[in-house]
Amino acid sequence: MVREADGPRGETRGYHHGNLRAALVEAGVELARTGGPNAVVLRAASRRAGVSHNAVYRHFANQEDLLAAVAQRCMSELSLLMIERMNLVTTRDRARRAAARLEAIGRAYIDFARTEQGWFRTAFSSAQSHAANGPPPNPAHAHGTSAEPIPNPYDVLSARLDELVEVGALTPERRDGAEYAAWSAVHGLSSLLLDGPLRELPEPEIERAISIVLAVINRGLA
Amino acid sequence: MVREADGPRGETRGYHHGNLRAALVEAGVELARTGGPNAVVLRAASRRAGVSHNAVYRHFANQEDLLAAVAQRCMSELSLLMIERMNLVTTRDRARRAAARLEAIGRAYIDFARTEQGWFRTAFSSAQSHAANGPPPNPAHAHGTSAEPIPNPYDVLSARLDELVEVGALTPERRDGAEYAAWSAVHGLSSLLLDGPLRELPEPEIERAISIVLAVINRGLA
DNA sequence: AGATGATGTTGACAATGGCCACATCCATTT
DNA sequence: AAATGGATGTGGCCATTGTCAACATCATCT
Repeated sequence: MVREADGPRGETRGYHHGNLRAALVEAGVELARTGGPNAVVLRAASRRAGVSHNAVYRHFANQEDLLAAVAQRCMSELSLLMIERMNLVTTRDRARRAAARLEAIGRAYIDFARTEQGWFRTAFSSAQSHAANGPPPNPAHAHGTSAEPIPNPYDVLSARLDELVEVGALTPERRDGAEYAAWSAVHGLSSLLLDGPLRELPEPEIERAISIVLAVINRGLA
Repeated sequence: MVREADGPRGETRGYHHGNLRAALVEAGVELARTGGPNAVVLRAASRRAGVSHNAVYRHFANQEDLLAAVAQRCMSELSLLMIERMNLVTTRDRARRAAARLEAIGRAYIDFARTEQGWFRTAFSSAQSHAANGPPPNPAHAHGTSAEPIPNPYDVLSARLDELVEVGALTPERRDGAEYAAWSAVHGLSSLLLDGPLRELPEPEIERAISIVLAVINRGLA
């Protein structure tokens, strides 16, 4: 009956999809974009992929497993924006450039959180969605998807801090563990702006908050 | 009026519960404690309250509304721990005491996040759990539960910063917006430790991270 | 006492995650 | 070339959940 249907492209497909896993993740990413992690629904994803709901189980152990794959994609999306923004910095002076790049990725992080709320929440939703009585994760499908070389936000930040040291703007002692502080501040502000009590802050005040946080971190590291 | 009813204890109750709203929130808080926001399930809460599932709708517009009430309680719980820890500080010197108190509430915040993960996640789960196509919130039941005077974490932090200024450890200029930085750092670290890539950090490294973050913030403010 | 509104209950429905058995297809062996 | 077996997709089924509508019970105010 299903003689020909189509994938995302027009390719005819019969009984087999040909690229279901990727298609499901893609569908999940779309769902996550507007609805966050809770919108990554097994059946909705399979519907979008034009496939029966049970087909999902051929590629993922369960809904959580699919969500994890989607989350990873969201995290990559964040990294990509950070790198993109970082590369826009054109400052010539080495020291200034290092500082500007750090600020760029920080702002990119927060921008991402604000403009892609669904993705941001999904990226950090790992085990958050579990009741207390669920069975342990089924390791049956241990698909070791060969990871593509997309850096994660931590690595991006780390490289910037290293650059600061090279340039002499950060002492090696202070460098140690600096990721924790920088990342925490930026991530925390993002979270508070989305789901915390800073949710209803007016736009100009938000800008002020961002600048303050970045400034304090900058001063705290230097 | 309320003849006698209620109580998780065995007091007789007839058709009416007598204190359902509070009982439901209490049940929700218990569910949230081990399972986080997604475990705050309407039917489970009503079951715990010993009541039919639809009784919930006499006190809350919908599941989201119940969750919001539970979240508020979780937030209060956080404030209470902060205050409790703050009051343990016995330092005599005014300046040192102000600093110690600030650190105390910071550590309390992180401790709370780590020991009460479910509550912490629930406290910051406001609108996180919504798909894109849901109907707007029904304002039918606008129970204005007269708020008890439980301060929220923001106020607690704010008071500490004010104290720092009084003591001369923080200049008025730096005081402005300092909440953003302090809160963001502490909240961010908490989040990253729970659901972020710092999830699997070994205990000693966690302690180090906490100390570093607090130190950087301290230095950044001063 | 009787009406009335607040509070709980029962029944129903659609959507979801998950399992089972079955269908279809591809590649490898024979 | 034919058969066979593993991988992939389908359909039916069930328990759980959120929500709605209709009905039941009760406390209180005339």
